[in-house]
Formats: sequence, structure tokens, C-alpha cells
Amino acid sequence: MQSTAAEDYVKAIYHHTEWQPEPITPSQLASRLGLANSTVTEMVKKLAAAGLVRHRPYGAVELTDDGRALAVRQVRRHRVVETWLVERHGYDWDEVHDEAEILEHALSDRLLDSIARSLGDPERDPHGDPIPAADGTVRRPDAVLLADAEVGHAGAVVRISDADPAMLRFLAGAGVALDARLTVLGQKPYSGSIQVRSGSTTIDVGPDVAQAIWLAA
Amino acid sequence: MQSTAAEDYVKAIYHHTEWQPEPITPSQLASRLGLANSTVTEMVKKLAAAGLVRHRPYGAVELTDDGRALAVRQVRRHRVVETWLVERHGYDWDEVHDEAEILEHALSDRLLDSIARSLGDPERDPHGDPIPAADGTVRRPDAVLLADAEVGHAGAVVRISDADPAMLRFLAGAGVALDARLTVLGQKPYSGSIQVRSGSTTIDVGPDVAQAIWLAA
DNA sequence: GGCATGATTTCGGTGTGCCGAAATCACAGC
DNA sequence: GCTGTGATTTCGGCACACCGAAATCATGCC
Ligand SMILES: [Mn+2]
Ligand SMILES: [Mn+2]
Ligand SMILES: [Mn+2]
Ligand SMILES: [Mn+2]
Repeated sequence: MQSTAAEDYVKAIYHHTEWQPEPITPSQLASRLGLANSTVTEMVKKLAAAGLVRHRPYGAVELTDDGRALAVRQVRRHRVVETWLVERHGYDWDEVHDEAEILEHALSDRLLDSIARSLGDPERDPHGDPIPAADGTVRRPDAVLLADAEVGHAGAVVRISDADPAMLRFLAGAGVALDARLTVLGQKPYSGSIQVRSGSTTIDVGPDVAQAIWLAA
Repeated sequence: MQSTAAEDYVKAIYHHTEWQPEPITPSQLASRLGLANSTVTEMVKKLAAAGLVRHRPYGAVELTDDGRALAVRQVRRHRVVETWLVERHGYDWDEVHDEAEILEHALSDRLLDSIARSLGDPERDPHGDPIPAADGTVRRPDAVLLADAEVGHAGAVVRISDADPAMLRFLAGAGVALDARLTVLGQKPYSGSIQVRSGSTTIDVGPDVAQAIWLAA
């Protein structure tokens, strides 16, 4: 059991607990992967038999140590590829995900490490997600979700979720990029949106965006 | 019908007629792909239904124009990847084939063309095989198989078959590389081998090698 | 023209990863 | 404690790419 499907499953499970620590349910996993619940149930059973995942019937799904190791490896591959596409091939940060999703399964370890080295062994990808080292080491920066940040909090943008390419294009247009310094000004009453200052301009960001941006703590 | 399997089938068919023009039989195709004859019969039927291949029962298999176009595209991808691995990632010419065999199915056209451009749009791969242009144009150099070359013939090595990695290592050790100038000295009686001069040294090459090296005409 | 032979095709079957519909379960609210 | 509800699992089935064994065919030789 080391198919590209298995790689995507463990990566999705890992991803779910990377920035907030709650185990993932089968239906969450199914919707993240775009698959039917029944498909996920069956595959989870196989992953459990292969020792990559722990799962008691009707419960959540958690990675074993082996599963986590495979996931970390896969996350490294994905993010190295995304970084390479942006740095060396002129892709925008909203264009890299789909290509990386395929390529991550097709590169040998040797080639992937060679690409990483040629990029100077970067520690984060174009969206600020940490790139695990070849030995599996992960360093995650201290960060606060913009939605959870207190009024007055100021800090550099450390990570932006790459889940929605359209949002990434919007943010790039609004001047919000990695390392941009943001200050939380406050809530707009009844609007559900947060006012943020970026340089000399003020932006209103809705709840979706506030759930996608992480600031240095 | 545009699966990685289909891509490999049309590539194998194309390959067979690239340097000598005889149509390929199902069993030749099977042995080249490492598959059972029955598997190939079935797949050829599907390829024919998809318009990539012409085939009457019990006959040979030929590419249609569509099939040829797909094959040329695939050959380009394979050879660009091989070149990239050698030029940019320190692979030896006997190490690139397997990695390219997988990667060729995983790169988008955009990324492949970007890689090709970064290499200066090379016209041949590490083994001297011509790399088709993005528009499908192919230029094959005038060449003679060493086995067919007349005594006294002298010319640069233009192509070496990459089918046998061990042979490639042997040849590299013997100083036979792309563009090396060889002179055919003659046959060794009863040995089945051909004497060749490379620079100041003389080499005896057996029939396998003589079938693998092409000299400028 | 008949026949042996090897190539080719047909046939039944496998493993993987997926699906929708039906059955089952956990749990929250009463 | 019962029950309704939504989540989860089970079940039957499909597409793809593959296999070995059995049947069929084309051909070349007598
Ligand atoms: Mn991504
Ligand atoms: Mn993937
Ligand atoms: Mn291939
Ligand atoms: Mn080659």
C-alpha cells in the first residue's frame, strides 16, 4: 500500500491537523478529497490494515507514526514542487497547486532532493506553509489566525491558505502577500468583517479571508 | 482514451519505426512493453476504437495521424526530461530512462515547455535521439548503423540506443560518447565483432553494440 | 490442397479505486 | 429509556489495465 491514492489520503489527514489540532472525520476527508463517503470508508479500512492510520468504526481517523512519516514526505514533495514552479518557471502562487498535486507522486526522492537543493532548500512554500526537511523535521512558525487576532495586533503575514485560488488572486491584487505587515484595526459592526491596515491602506476582510491568513504571533 | 497506458503504447509503436521502417507486430509490442500478448491485443483494440492506431485482426499495428501526433508529443516529453536530468541534475546517461518514463506522464505542457526553454530548446537527448519541437516537427540526422557501415567509414557518433543501461556504462568507460569520432577498421574473422578506432585506441565491438551505435553518414 | 506451427485472439478472472443506494449505527433531545 | 437524524458502513456494481489458458487463425511446407 503505497499508491498515489494512499499518498493523497494521508496528506489530506495530515493537512487537516496541521494548523488546528482536531482529528478528521470520514466525511470531512471525503469532501476534502472530492470523493464519496463510501469510497473513503473503504480506503480508510485499507490504510488501517497497512498500518498508516488508526480508526475504530464510526470514529475519526488518525495517522500512525508510519502514516505521519509518509504524509510529511508527501507534504515536502508538494511544497518543494510549488516553490520550484513559482521560483523557476514563472507560475503565480494561485496556479501551482494542481500541477503539484500530480507531480508530487511522480518524482523520485533523488530528483526531488536535487530540485530542493537547487532552490537552496527552502523552508516555506509560496503560501508560507513550512516545507519539511528530507529527514522529516518540520518547523512551524508561531502564528495567529487573523480571525482570532486581537484588535491592535500587528505582525507579518506568515501563511495564507492556498485552498481558494480566486482568493489568492484577490489578495495579491490588494497587496497582501507573504511578509506583508498587517495591523488589526477592529471589527466593523454587524458586517462580520475585520478592518486591517496594510501599509497606508485599509482593507475590510470578510470571515473567509480572516480564516485564511495567519500573522506572526 | 488518453491514459498513461495509451501514451506508452503509441510511444512504443512510434519508437519501433523511428530508425528502421517496419510495422510492429502485437507480440513485439508486448515484449517491448513487458506485457502479455493478450493484454496488448485488447489494448490495441481500444486504441483502434479511439482512432490512434490501425489494425486488422492478425496483422501489424500502425499509427494513425492522431496516434503519431500523440506519440511525437510523448517522445518529446520523454527526451526533454532525460536531457534535463543529465544537464541539470547530475544524472548519468544510463540513469535517466526510468525516471523519464514516469515523469513524461505527469508534466503539463506548460511546465514541459518551460523546462525545454530553460535548456535552450535542445534538439537531441543524451543518447542522440532527436527531440521533436513543440509543434511536432522532427529532424532526424543522416546516420548509418555501425553494423552496416563499410570498412573505412569514419564519422561522429550521432546516436546510441538507450535500451541497455549496462552497455551505456561500458561505452562511456571505453570513451565512446556522443560526437566521438569513430573509424571502422574491419571485421575480426570468425569473432562476429567489428574493429573500430576511437582516437588513438582500437576497440572490438560485438554485434549487440554494432546494432546500437549510429554514425554520421 | 492439407496440415503443423507459432502468432494472435478470446475468454474468464484479478486488483485497485471509485460510485450510489440501502442498511446500520451513535447520539442528542425528549 | 426511546427515537429521530445524520453520519458511517455495507453492498452490488463499474472502469481500467492487466494475466494465463484455451481457442482460433495465417502461413509456409509438403
Ligand atoms: Mn498546494
Ligand atoms: Mn496528489
Ligand atoms: Mn511512460
Ligand atoms: Mn533517450
